[in-house]
Amino acid sequence: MNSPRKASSKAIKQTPAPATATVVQKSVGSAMPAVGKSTINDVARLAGVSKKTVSRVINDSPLVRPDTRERVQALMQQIGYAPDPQARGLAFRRSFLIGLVYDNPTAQYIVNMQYGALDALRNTGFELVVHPCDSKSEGYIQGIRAFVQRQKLFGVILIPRVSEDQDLADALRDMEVRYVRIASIALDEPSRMLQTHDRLAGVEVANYLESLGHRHLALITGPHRYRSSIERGGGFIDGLAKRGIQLSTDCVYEGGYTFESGVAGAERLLQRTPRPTAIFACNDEMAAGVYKAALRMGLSIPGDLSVVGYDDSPLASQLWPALSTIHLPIRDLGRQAAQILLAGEPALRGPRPAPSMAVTPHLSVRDSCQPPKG
Amino acid sequence: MNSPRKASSKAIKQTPAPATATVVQKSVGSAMPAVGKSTINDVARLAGVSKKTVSRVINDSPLVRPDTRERVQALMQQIGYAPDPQARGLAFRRSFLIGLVYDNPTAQYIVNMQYGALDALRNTGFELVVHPCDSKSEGYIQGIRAFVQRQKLFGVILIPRVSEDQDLADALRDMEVRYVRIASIALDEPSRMLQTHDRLAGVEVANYLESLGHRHLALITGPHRYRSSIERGGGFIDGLAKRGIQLSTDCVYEGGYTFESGVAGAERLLQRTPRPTAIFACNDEMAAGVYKAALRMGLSIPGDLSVVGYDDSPLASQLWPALSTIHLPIRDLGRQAAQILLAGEPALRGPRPAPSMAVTPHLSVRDSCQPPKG
DNA sequence: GAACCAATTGACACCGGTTACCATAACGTC
DNA sequence: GACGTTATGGTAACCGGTGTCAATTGGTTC
Repeated sequence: MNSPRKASSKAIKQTPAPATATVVQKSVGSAMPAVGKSTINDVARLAGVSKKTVSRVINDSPLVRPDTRERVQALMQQIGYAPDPQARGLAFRRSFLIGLVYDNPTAQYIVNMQYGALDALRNTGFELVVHPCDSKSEGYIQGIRAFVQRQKLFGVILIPRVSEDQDLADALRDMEVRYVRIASIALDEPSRMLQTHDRLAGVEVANYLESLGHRHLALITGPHRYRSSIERGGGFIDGLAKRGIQLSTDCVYEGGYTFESGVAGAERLLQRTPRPTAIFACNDEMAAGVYKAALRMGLSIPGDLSVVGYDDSPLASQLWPALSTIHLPIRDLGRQAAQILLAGEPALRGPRPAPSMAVTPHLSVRDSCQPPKG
Repeated sequence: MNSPRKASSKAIKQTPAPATATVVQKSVGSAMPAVGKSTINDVARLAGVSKKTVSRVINDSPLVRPDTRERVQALMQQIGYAPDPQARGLAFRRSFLIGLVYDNPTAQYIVNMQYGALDALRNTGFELVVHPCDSKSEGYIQGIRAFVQRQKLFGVILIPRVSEDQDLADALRDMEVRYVRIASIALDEPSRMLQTHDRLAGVEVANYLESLGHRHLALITGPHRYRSSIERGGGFIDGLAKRGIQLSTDCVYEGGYTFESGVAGAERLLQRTPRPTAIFACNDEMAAGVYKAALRMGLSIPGDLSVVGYDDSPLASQLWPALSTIHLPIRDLGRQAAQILLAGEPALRGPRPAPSMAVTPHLSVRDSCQPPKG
């Protein structure tokens, strides 16, 4: 009884529209709705309501009668209307763009992060804008600032290593833009952090190798200025210590997260007496370097030397023997980061995602480890 | 004599502004100009000209007297004004976003393409929005269409394999959005294409291996539905033929661009008599598979078997021995793609890039090949 | 010195949404 | 039936730019 009354009376009030509006004609004869051509005015006219009401429907305002809402929604669906993000953004004084800011982790890492973030952004009307930067260059923060302010970004995802820069985080907070930092430890309020728990992974590697029977171990870390390196290596050392094995400092080599530094580190470490029977390299690239050094020295893997890496890069399963390594569900991480940013956003176009669960790394066991000989 | 006259008379005409505008105050006492807060109205008021004139300056219109232009530009610089891309986009009925559409090449490829495109976009006011898609899913084109139309994209970069889809290209052309397709051969008008010349690279591999003395060769291709695979493999076969070597069909294995298919292919091919002394795998992953199969069979590389890959992925230099492979300057490719899209855009903020040069693949010789024994 | 022309410049409406504020209708209560 | 609430919709102004077109300006011509 309600809807027809309203609808008809209003329709008469409206400016007399031709029987078929331009927009509708476009979709005639096509299975696909004509997308991107109609405006909120068309919707209002065709639905026999005001712009304002359509706007309320778009933004999920409670001040719309359910049947009105449904009618408008159905119409929007039918003519393939989607609000213009630019116009909306202009009025809202912000955009529907999320920035992904990073400086230099591996390609695999970046791409998976992107996939994950996009998983969460799909059908929300938000888009992902990539923004690599060089955190070593003077004034890079100013560049990010300009980016954020010009685009009026809705939010920013920071991934290592820039995520560790407190100055950058402070700058973002000053600008009152939401951000999420992905890092190995808590550097910020929980609502702005996503932890990768690298320390736990380091401990897991220690436990695994110790339980295989290894007693002479060695460690190749990343650069000490990387938080991740400290956590991974630190966890490994702590884990061994908990099991009664003290790793002496000359069993630790500071690498650079590069293949070459892995080679160099292994060459040094494998000359020690007694020779280590297992090496934990803090990323896969360095582990590949260990392979190279070991093979050149005539050592077989895992016969003479067990190796564990970190990252589970494609490389890990393509080495021979396949490398046991720490796997981190990066895509999940990206998804969660985006979800955190979107949390509390009222009118998402898709279904609201379930609250996220913690993401933790775990050891992916392959063929590069076995109990030591003898 | 001119400028002051104009300035003063106009200034009087304008709405009486307070001596210091809000915007200017913001930048006082800070080395950095306050960015993102001022509007075209502020600039107009402070410069004593109309909005429209400022707009003309922004857009490099020739209808502005040089001294007026300079005065306005200086002011914009001083107060750190940058036009709002959303407002501009709304008025222009298009955005300043470039879409990067891809479906599934390797992470390295995607990331380098992004870096390249961003190189060209830096300081132009344009941003890069990533949009992976699944070209195997029904109606994926509709998804890209919605993306393009909703965001009113300025242009789109298509990279393999979606770049090979003519239906998608047609759809984009229908929507009148600029695009550039990156593919191994010319699939479109030159102004919309960027070729990777995979065939030439295949020929180069053939020449190289033949010149080392190999006569018993084998080929592991990618899936035949990939244009790149056809070109790489075809070039190899043609190149050998030109040098008098006919590659019989059972020396060709159709792989899937995956590590496992490389293993399987090598296992098959290495059982032939006479055993091939060299294998060209159409990407590095498969080449890594060849390594695994060969090593398992007790063959040494390059002593018993020479291997060439394609892509120059990080993997290539991290295998042992390091893999000789085809290197393609993907970052350059990305840069050029973006430059092509931006070509003819009147008011870029940065300097106009030099016209681009052709990008060609070349063989990067490492340690995985040597003349055959005996 | 008036007329005229080209070069500049500005007033105003508009892009497609939003908010602020007000008017109206529907509903239940007394 | 008057009245206060609550729900709903309408109007106008605005977000920060652009297009259109008329008005102003300066220099030139006669």
